Amino acid sequence: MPSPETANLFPAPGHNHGTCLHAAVDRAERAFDTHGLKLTALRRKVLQEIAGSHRAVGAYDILDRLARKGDRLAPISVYRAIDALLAAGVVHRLESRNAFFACHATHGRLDNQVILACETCGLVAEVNGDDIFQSLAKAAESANFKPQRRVVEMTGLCRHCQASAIEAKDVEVKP
Amino acid sequence: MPSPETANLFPAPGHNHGTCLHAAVDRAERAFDTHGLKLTALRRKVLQEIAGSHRAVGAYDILDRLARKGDRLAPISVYRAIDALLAAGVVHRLESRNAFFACHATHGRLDNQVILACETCGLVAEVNGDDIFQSLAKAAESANFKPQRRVVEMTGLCRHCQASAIEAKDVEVKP
DNA sequence: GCCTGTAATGTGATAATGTTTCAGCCGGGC
DNA sequence: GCCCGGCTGAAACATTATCACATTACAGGC
Repeated sequence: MPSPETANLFPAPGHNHGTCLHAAVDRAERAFDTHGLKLTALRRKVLQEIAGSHRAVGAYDILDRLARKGDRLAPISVYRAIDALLAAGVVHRLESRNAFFACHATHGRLDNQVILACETCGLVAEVNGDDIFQSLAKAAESANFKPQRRVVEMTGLCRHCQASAIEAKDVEVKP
Repeated sequence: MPSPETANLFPAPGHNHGTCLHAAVDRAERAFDTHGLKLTALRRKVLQEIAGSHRAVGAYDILDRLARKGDRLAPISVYRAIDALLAAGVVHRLESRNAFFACHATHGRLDNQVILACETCGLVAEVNGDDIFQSLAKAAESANFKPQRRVVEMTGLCRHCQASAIEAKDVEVKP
């Protein structure tokens, strides 16, 4: 049984996402404020595309989706909006996929979070990794290294896709 | 004073790299053998470009360097060679930079190594992070996540560049 | 209201990175 | 010989990211 902390990780496919999206935009309002940044219309639109799911989306996905809604932007505009969202801490970058995902938690910083990304369904989750980041700090110190950015990511299978994979395998072995 | 383990991290600019390079190719011979792969001429050339420094180099850097030596390859050829080198564990991928670096240690696997990359000089080093990877395993388990690939990287300043940065700052404050 | 400075956005081009596809080569086993 | 499988070549394509410069939006002082 999942603990309360992990209960919301990898939400089931059918979950009502409207709440998450609204909450994400809400948090963004405050985050931009406290960072002395402005959540402009463009940035808000880009955020909504990213926060529209618990998946990591590429910059050109965002571009396409907005284009379909009538907003034909240049790549650079999307990248600039993403930069602002990253700076405010409301979205994070998934380095192993060159993609971006909304931070559906409240931390807003990436120096104590481990990222889990499902290779099958694309869902992304964050879990606290204070101990890991402490170890990283120690490792850096002993190498006389001054860390600036930390990347801690795992890709693999979320609980839903593990189940599906087993089913699929069952099917596979019966030709 | 650096411990014996960290003594060779971030080698000084002038260090004699011939030894490292030779050792890397040597290890590759064996690694390819034990993995049932062949260290072909092409793969060897690509390895030599990557292992030619302690820096992470991009695929297109390799392409350019080989072109300057008369070897005009298609991108795909380089990527295929890199794939083989990755599979043999003699080079690793730096996700946060989309670049590749030679493994100058003997482990040949990336599931217990933390990567440190200097943002100024580009040097890359690996340190053991058994405790971190154990924590990751626990975190995955509690999220019911089945990990496949792990990425643990830090970017920042190596000891040489920290020193240079301080010097540069000293100069800066005296206009 | 108007000027002005800064941040944000638009435009067009281009760079950097990675993949697909299809074909040819080459060495080892039969 | 001849087939098979791994390796390589070549061109096009797909994706991701940035540069240089022009323009617009907006807040604050006057």
